[in-house]
Amino acid sequence: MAKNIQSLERAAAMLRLLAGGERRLGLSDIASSLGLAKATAHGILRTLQHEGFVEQDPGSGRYQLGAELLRLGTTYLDVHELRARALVWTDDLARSSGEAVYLGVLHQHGVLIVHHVFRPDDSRQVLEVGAMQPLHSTALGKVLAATDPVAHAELVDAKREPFTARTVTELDEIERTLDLTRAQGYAVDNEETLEGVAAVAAPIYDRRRLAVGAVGITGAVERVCRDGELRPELIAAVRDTARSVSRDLGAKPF
Amino acid sequence: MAKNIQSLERAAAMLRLLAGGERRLGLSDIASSLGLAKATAHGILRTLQHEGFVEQDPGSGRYQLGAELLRLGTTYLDVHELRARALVWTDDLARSSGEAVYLGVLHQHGVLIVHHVFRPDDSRQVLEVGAMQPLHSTALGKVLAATDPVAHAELVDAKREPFTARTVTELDEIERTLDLTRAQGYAVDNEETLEGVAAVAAPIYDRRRLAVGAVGITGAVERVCRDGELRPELIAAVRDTARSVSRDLGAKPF
DNA sequence: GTGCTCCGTTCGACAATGCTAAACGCTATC
DNA sequence: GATAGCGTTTAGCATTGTCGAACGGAGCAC
Repeated sequence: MAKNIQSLERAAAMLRLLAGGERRLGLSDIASSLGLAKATAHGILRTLQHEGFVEQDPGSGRYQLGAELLRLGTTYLDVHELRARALVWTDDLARSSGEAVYLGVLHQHGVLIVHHVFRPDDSRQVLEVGAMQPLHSTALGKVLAATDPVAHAELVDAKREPFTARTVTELDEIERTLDLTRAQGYAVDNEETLEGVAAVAAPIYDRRRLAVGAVGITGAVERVCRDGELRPELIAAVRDTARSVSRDLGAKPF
Repeated sequence: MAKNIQSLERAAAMLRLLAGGERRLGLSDIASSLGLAKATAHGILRTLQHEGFVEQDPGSGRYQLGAELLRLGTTYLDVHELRARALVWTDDLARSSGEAVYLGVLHQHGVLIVHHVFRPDDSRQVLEVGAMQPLHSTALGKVLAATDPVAHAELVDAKREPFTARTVTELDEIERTLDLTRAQGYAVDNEETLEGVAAVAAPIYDRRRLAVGAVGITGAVERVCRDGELRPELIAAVRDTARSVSRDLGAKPF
């Protein structure tokens, strides 16, 4: 396979570094973190700044992510076919289930949330579009890993963090869970990612029957579970929504 | 001044092209649009795809914006200091005014919305974070142009489109409006951008008294105007919010 | 079914660019 | 006042990015 362009790879690494923990980084920190000469790092930053991908704080001279990323990220959402097709169905699912709805796709080592409908009540909620979720513990992640070989490989290679006492991290047990997900057509997260929170998700297919994403709901276990299991009517609603979106994407019903 | 890195400039141009009208573009279209050889464009796209900034549709071979842009764009928002400081105040403003609240910063030739609080009612609303607004007709834009010389230069250089019959496009008249904005500390958009919609915005300053953004409210003229003018209590509320955010950013009150 | 056009992709030669050591001016610290 | 380390700039050079040519494949017209 042909090589990639080195300066583009370095620029991408720089943007990811700036997206890490620290809000702003100095040029020397960036250079040393990436093993580059200061002049090299400076040339890349100067170009990224000119294009709006990076901004420099005039006072301290440090660099941070730039506004052009927000603009392009928003455009990514605007033209995202799966999301566009799912918009109506996910509003309906939030209304009928009374819970928060999420739409996720595989991105790098996890699930990227591309749509989020707030739980239809008056509580204060935070929009999670753009957030990443793990593959091994979340309902969305298990669905993607069960239906998409690339996602499966990412899950296998990843470090599986035990977020709660109920998080499954053993690969054998996870594989059995994925087999069950394939058989029953949905996955469940019963306090594996957050204590007190449960979720259910189902896969969305395109016209070639390839999995392209997953839709799910999330809520407090007191509301979404009964006798320690996800409420069947919620599972049915999520699967109905997934089928509807799949049909809109051209997938033939079996 | 030193030159920027050509391949990074080309990559940025490619991403902006993909963010334009068409959802997906073919390699040959991209190459000819940017005046590049196909092999050159292909090398850049291959690298952008590897880094997640671009995705290729397996069926048609065409290219579109990638998910990494959403992730980085969201991180830009998460670490944006102005937005972080403004979050609480803008929620209060939406409640007290009963209207939608926007927070904008200068980006390229316009106003980039970095925060948007929905009007506190049950109507269906679309999140506009990431959207661009023009400088010449919007309240946010006029505030930025009145307080930030860079924004002012962008407004002067830009093509001033008449969105409604009330849009002011003559530079002399706009300069008088900006003088008024500086004098009174706020700007108004009375059906200049959208018919039936009015807005008011005020500037936000940092600790060096530099304008770093603007906050405003937008609503139907029937609600936000009285006798053809913006309601004074709404103007006062917006200006109070702008002062509060400015103080949080370290600006001393005069 | 055949021929044609144009697609995205690959390869290798080469010239232009990106890389970087060194030096600079500036600021903060001691 | 001296020092350290910051971001920035310059010039030389080696490596990389560019691109012409060719390829296999898909779609379309006849």
